[in-house]
Amino acid sequence: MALLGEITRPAVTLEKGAILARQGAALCSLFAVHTGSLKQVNVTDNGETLVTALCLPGDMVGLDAIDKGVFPGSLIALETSGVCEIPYEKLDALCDRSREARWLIQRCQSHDIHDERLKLHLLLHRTAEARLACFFLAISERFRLRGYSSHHFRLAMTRSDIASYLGLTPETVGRTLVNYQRQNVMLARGREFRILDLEQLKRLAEANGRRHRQRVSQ
Amino acid sequence: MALLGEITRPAVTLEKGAILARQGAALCSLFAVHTGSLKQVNVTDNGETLVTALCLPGDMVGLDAIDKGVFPGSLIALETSGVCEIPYEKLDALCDRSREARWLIQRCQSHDIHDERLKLHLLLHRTAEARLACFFLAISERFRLRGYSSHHFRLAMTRSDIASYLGLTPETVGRTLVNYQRQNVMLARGREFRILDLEQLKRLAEANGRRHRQRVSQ
DNA sequence: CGTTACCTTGATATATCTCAACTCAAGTGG
DNA sequence: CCACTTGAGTTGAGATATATCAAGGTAACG
Repeated sequence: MALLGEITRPAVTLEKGAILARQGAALCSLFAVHTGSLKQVNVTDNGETLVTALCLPGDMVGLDAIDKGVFPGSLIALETSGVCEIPYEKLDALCDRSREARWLIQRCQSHDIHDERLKLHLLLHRTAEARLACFFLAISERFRLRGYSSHHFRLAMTRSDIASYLGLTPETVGRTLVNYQRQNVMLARGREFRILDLEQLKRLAEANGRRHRQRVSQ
Repeated sequence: MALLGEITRPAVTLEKGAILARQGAALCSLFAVHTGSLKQVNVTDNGETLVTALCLPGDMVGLDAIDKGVFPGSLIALETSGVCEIPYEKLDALCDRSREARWLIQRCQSHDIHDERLKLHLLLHRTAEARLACFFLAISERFRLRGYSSHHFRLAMTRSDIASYLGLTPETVGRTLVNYQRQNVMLARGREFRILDLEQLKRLAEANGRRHRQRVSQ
């Protein structure tokens, strides 16, 4: 960890909307988000634009670029953000010398694989109400782990970004949020969010409103 | 690669339904699928059962277990299958000695992160018809890369497994398949599948029937 | 030959997408 | 300082994909 600090360059500041890496650009460095937030945007072959990741402080960015040596999506700052650059060459050399560094990277990657898999498969089976609940619970937990408030936070994403990330439309996201407000579960004004009833939010996230039969063998 | 062969144990045969690793079991070995196929099944905290991965010949299995040192889902043979065991300790030691081995593992992991992310986010936005088309295209491509027929194959999964994997119901999977048949795109009898019109299948996979507005900023 | 698991088909209900109009806030330039 | 523009968010009404429930069919298997 200390070694990692040695090869990390001082934090860079990105203005809102700045592009940290363009889709298809060669991987030169990984990044660690220090402050602010980024989104990863993928443009598919047939021209769709998808938000595939949200990067918050503490996150390691670019692990998905190692395979092909090329960033699979564009990284765009959602607000003024600070990121640390970790030159990939140096990181690789470090992994040569230190098995701890290697383990750290491997575990980060392994974590991401599992996390994406489970979360997204869960979302596939969920209603809009439950998807959003899952989303905010995950965000809340990430903020908590980083020492920020877990029940009151600002998300720089637009409703459209959230919708794209969750596979919904902006309208549905909006409507679901006002439902939460009516039920006194969450407060959403603009991009400020406040969780009022965490337990109820958890219940909503797990309630697979429809889709509740257990048909999978074994 | 040759070194990897040295530490790999001879292939083991699994009977249909056999459990290669149980969810929560400690990670001792990774596996490489040689013949047959496995599914990964996750039981969530609230008792849902999800099929989160399909493992075909050539796939590396267990990369998602490295993080916590524990398998995040059960690995179940869908048919009589042959797998090679790769003791994790030895693999780790090998990574110490050979940067090529380390790169191989890192690239496998990186590939999985990106693949899951993109494919699942795509699915989130797709109708049942397109989800199944994506699914079969991906399978077909995987078989092709391994030297099997890309337009005619057997999938040992049940409709329920497929449904769970794609976030649909078995009924919808079935109905969609008969639609494909009516359109002469695919033939599905039992677990034998034949792709009749690859181009049309690609078109179906990309056609996001609904959900076709571009609302994401940037 | 009966049992079991899987698959199919049909009718109905509902979640959510789609389209369109409107509000609101922020920023711009005259 | 005020009209104008622009992008985001909201709300409503209607269309539709797909879940749900239920019943019948098929195929493997002991």
